[in-house]
Amino acid sequence: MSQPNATVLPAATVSRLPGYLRVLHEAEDSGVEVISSVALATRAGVHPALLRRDLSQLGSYGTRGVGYDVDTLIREIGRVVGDRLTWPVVIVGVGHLGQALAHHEVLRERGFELAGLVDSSPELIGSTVAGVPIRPPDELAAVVARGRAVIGVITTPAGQAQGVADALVDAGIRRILNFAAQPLEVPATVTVRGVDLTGEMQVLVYHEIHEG
Amino acid sequence: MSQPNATVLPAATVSRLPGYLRVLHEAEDSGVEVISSVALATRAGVHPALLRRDLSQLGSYGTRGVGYDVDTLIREIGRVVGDRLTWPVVIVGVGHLGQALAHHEVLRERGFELAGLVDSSPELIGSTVAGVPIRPPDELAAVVARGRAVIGVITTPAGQAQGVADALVDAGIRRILNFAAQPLEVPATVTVRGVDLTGEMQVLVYHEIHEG
DNA sequence: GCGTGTGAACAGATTCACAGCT
DNA sequence: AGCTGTGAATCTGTTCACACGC
Repeated sequence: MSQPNATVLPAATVSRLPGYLRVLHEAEDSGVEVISSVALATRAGVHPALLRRDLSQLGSYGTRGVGYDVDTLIREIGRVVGDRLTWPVVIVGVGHLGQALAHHEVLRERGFELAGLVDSSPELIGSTVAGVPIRPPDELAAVVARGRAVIGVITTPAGQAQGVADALVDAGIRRILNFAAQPLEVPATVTVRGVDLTGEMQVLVYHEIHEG
Repeated sequence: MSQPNATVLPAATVSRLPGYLRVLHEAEDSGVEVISSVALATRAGVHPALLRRDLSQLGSYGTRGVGYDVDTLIREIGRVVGDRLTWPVVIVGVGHLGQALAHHEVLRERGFELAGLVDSSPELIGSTVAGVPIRPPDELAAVVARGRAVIGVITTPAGQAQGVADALVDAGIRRILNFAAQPLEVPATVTVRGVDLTGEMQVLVYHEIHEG
């Protein structure tokens, strides 16, 4: 009995779905039609029981004694994370990291489209990166509107991050990926995912110090 | 009673320590000498009770009725995550993302030093990025040894990630930051942190689809 | 027989609420 | 009076182990 999604999915489950989808796309490309929880979980780096529980949250798409139909699962997980649709993205802060993301091929392959670039530095404004012109901060709302952007990426120095977040929210953006270490304050309707590169490195250092 | 660290810290605590340290450095710079759990927690984006529990794991460095001494806390957290020491890093995969990390000023400021660059593309080998020459994959072990690298960063396409991880481990690296979506198989003595940019974006899309 | 789906047990992380120190 | 440190309660997430359907 499939239960489309009356319920909200647990955050931990949501964070693993992209990984499952990636493995499924690989399987599809190699012509695999059915995959077991053990095979899929192993390749996605999770415990098989956890995978089964995650998938059962989406509905009952497996066949007992057989496994999961790869196409069905791609369709159902894809529906949940918006695969096969196009998601316009604005990047604010066109330093090295912002430029790298602007060029990042993998994002394009998964449906993310560079809808606009914003930076405050006069040397950058007017030039283009990945074929997209860099606009000044006071045009942020216009850039978001013109590109119909749905996701904002913050790759500015930490000190500017909160101001940029405020401006993005004012411009109607409700999903933000933040690369500044600064935690952002936003209204409850806005989702922020933070990636703290320095923090990740320091966690590695913790392990280096405390393990052989 | 301080209990240096007989026990291993919970993973969740470790992942928050860099954030606390950042706020503390800011406070230090503005001349603040004592800070309460509420002030520190708010700025770090966590619940005050959680902050207090995290800090109490390191030992008892606060004063009841007063708060935490900023310098003491910087010293103690810094000891745990290796602040004020230099950590040489090798980056494998000098595409846009690898180059961005090579130039990333914030990492340098926190003690991470670019010890080597490796890439398989003949056009890149021999050229330099951020003042460091790019070497071919078969010189990886030599690059690690010469630079005394302790951390390996993988910014290659997904298909090469596992091979690079194997080579890094063979070269003696035991801490890896992996930007490829591919989950890595490594010996139990090796720590891997994964950053999946596409996955993060897809999680944002999930929210976009399922919330107003 | 095989592999999914899931109740129940377990583990980990967070928050509450207050005792205890300054 | 104020704020830390922490037992107890709660919430979230993971694994076990097996009933159930193919």
